[in-house]
Amino acid sequence: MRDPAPVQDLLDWYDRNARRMPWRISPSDRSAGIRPAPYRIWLSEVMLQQTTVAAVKSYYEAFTSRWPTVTDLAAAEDADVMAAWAGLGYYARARNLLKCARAVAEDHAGVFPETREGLLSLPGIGPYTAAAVSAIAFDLPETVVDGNVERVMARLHDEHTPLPTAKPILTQMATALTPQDRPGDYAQAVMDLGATICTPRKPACGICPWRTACAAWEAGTAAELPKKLPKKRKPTRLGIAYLARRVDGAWLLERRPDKGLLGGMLGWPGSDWGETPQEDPPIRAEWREVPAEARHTFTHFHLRLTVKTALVPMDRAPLRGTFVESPDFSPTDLPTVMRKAYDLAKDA
DNA sequence: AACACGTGGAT
DNA sequence: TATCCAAGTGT
Repeated sequence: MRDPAPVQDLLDWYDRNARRMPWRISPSDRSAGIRPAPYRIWLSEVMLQQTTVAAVKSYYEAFTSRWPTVTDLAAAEDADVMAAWAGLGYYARARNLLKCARAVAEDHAGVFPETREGLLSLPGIGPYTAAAVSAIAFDLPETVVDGNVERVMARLHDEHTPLPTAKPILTQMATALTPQDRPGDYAQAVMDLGATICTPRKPACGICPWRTACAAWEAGTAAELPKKLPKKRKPTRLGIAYLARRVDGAWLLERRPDKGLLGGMLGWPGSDWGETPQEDPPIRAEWREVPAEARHTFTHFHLRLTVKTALVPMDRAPLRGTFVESPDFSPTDLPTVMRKAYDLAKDA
């Protein structure tokens, strides 16, 4: 039997190599026993779900500047939060972020529950985020299992069972390693290891603090783990977006329903997205087709969006949507696919 | 259990 | 250009 992975070696490595991030407190504060605010850890962890650190940074700064506490966020307007989240993707996160903030404000006196179970009961907090907040904000010995941890465990144990089947096995391996001492630093250390050394491609095994404990290193299989089941290929859907500009410069926009794709976000009125989209203009006008399509790829399909524009008089009422006056409209409030359509229309 | 749910960067 | 991938959750 191989020696267990040397947890202390990883913590030592982390003390020397911890990445600086806006939501992390300074090493000196940390060694003084100061903990980060649960609100900030929760916010950062929700933003980091399936999202890169680089993409999150500016959004995190904007949110914490504008809404410094969970109570502030709970009091925000839905539209303001959705606009601030625009471009970050997975918009259910923003809807659940608000639900969660309001639940904490109203049901918990503005204080986050300090147990994994309590956190798990809140909207948008699943097994990963509950463990991450417990460990990082409260220094509780909970086990975080994200994509990094899965990869590190698969390699450490040379586990060839493909994901997602392997998930319970990898979770068990991770749980067995979680220390009682400094569990918060340990959680971040494993994830940093996965993000910087035990990377998906070309892992830097030569400088890995766990190399000598790693079964995949010994077997020469690190780069091919974890195994994953093959993905289905994405179909292509077609659609039409209608960008109506009133003569005073106002744009015709529509709030999308809360459920489903881009739920709760602002967008251009349009057809359904499918095999053969039907014409469905939101206002009577002379529509002109922009001579290029907006192409966008979602998680599970490609979209080719035909963009149509029209100039309409002041007294014409729309069938759907609401005119937003020019000073109140910012394309940065739109999800990316809608901003692409705008970019094509504005100089057409 | 399997699928829906965004985006941008790297290769 | 195509594919993969990133600190997952809800249904």
